[in-house]
Amino acid sequence: MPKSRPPTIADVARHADVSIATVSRVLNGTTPVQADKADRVRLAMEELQFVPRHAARVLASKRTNTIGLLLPEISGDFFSPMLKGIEAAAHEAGYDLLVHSTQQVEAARRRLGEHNTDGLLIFTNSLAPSELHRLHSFNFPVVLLHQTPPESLDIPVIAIENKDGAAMLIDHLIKEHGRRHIVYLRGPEGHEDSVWRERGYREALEVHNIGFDSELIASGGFDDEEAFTAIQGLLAEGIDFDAVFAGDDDAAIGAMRALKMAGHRVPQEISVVGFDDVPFARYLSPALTTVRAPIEQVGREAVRQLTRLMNGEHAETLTLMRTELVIRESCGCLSSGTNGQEESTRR
Amino acid sequence: MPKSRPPTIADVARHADVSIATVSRVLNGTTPVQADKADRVRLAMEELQFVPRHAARVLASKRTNTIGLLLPEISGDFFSPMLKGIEAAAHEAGYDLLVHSTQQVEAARRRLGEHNTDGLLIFTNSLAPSELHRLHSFNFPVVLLHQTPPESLDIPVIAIENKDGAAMLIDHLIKEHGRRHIVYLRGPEGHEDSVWRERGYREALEVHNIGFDSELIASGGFDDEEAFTAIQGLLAEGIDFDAVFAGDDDAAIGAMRALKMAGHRVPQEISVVGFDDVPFARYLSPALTTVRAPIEQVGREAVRQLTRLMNGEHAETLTLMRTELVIRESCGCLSSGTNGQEESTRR
DNA sequence: GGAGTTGTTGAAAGCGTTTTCAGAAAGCGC
DNA sequence: GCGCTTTCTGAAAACGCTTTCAACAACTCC
Repeated sequence: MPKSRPPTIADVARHADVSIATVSRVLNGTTPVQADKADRVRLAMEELQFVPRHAARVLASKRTNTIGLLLPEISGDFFSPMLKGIEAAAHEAGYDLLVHSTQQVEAARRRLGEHNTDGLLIFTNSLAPSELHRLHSFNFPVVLLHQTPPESLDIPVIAIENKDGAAMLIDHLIKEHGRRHIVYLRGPEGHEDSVWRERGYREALEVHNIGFDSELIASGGFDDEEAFTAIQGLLAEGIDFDAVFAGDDDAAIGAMRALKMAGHRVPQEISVVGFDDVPFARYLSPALTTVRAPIEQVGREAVRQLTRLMNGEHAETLTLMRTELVIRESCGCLSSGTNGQEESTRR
Repeated sequence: MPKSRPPTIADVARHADVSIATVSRVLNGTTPVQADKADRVRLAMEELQFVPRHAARVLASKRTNTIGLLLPEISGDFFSPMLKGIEAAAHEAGYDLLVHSTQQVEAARRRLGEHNTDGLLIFTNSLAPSELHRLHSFNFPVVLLHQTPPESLDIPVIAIENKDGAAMLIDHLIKEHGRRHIVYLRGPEGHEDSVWRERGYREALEVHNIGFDSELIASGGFDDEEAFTAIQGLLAEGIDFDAVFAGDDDAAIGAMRALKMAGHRVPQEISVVGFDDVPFARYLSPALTTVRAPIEQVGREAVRQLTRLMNGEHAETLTLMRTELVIRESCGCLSSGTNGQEESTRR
């Protein structure tokens, strides 16, 4: 009882009557140790309530066993499932997770960059390209989420199949509901997801021999309000359309509101579809037809690729996660009771 | 160019022609350093792209500058804003954030417990009481979120004003809408929030001299489906009621569905109110009247109390964050356009 | 002009692990 | 039995910082 300091590996060694090297070995399982000694060590650790100092291990071994997650901001329906996937996969792989919402890159770099982390997960553009270059220049493990690297640096990317998803949606509107004048509400300027969704939109039109009409493109900003305004604008201009692909679910809400307010019936007169399948999509009335992205899987996959990199293996340059059509009511498909049952098509 | 190893404090010292102690001092600002030397040091750090090894600092200083967050699972509308508050406050206070969703307590303890973290934030019951005792026994800084400590250990707690919020809601239903037979759907067994909400419910009834009727209490599990079933049950039994306090917003959705399916009009015949004000509450039809909890603030406050503890100061034993009534349509108040404008009463 | 002060500095002792290295013990083939 | 591996083990050297300690210089005050 005399000493009050928390036990160190040396205390354990003394207690078990072995060297500290041996204790370290049973702790890490790096080298076989005689069974009886190993047992003594384990017992001693138990009795002394020994908890190894992480910092000391890192310093000595030069491996931090930690991965850093850098994101622009914590919010929205995207964030929670993605973090869930990342957290789970990271811990399964034996890594701890350091989370940094990037405001001051400098601070983040100091703590999350090289030396202090074994690898970095970077969501959208939360890190300056120059930093990306720097890290890449000495092969620091980095994986990008929902963002392609600048200037074709070969940094692995995980993203979702925006193009396919959008094409499925548009295809459905055309084939099942005979829509031909479909509005597309773009997301924020420079948003990669938006660009790909638009590409899917165009390709689907082409497949069905429907000409692209720039009058049908407006800016929805992936945002409720902005989409609301955009649709009001289109209506005011007297543009003729029979469906709206809102870019994402938030914008779909705004679009629906604007249409209803103007006295148009959704989906009888005009179909509205979103993208993302956020939790409340099913609770809208009419329930929203949209595309579901496997966000949690994106997180897991990102960690998987990152661990590869950290192990010196080769990682996939681009991983596109499949998206899935979620058909509800807002496209014009029939509601199946108030329960909002849904049909979904894999692709 | 000869050496390829990343620069250490020694390299910086050599480069700036000072001792490593001096470099350390300008790095930490612990002791004044002559201006010209300090400049040389800063210049050297810049030129060498020096990034201090976190582990070495921790080992030498015995302060990890890291706080750990332990939670049962990452999900739901609760999580995202709370983490946002925690993350922001932690970094503002100069701490890093280690996130652990607790599956195996053992692993979590090893990495998050004493020595490896300066303090711990614990959400609901993600840590065994015995561990709590252990940590408390040597004064390890811990703050609990939405959970009161076992056996009156004096561990600081941050929670929201469930009772007041519920009482405001019930009061509103009675005073503004003349409801007198109000159902309460309990949350999961043993859920503290649920217990307090029920207490608020009862007190509000009492204030208005309405007797408590146990027939009006059912189990909603804070869950869509379970609430749906519960309301169907009440209807089947022929219980008479004119309002439902669903316990939380998820349950409110289920309750509304069940009522509509049975042909009851909400809110004309029966009012429905929730709790939490999750993002989609405003998009339901009718838009949900509920109570908003300042979740992000809870996170910030938790960090604030924890930093106090870590600085050896005294922390508030119990912090109850104010809740706020959010009146929309589902209680019977008039809709103000499709826009879902809302009125809110502070308390 | 001497005795305190005050301000700044470097040397060196840790901090608690992992890992290298060489040695001891044990097993093996003949 | 005698060399040779193979296993296991401990001593000791890192790992890269912070912090204590003593020293030095420059002031300040009588």
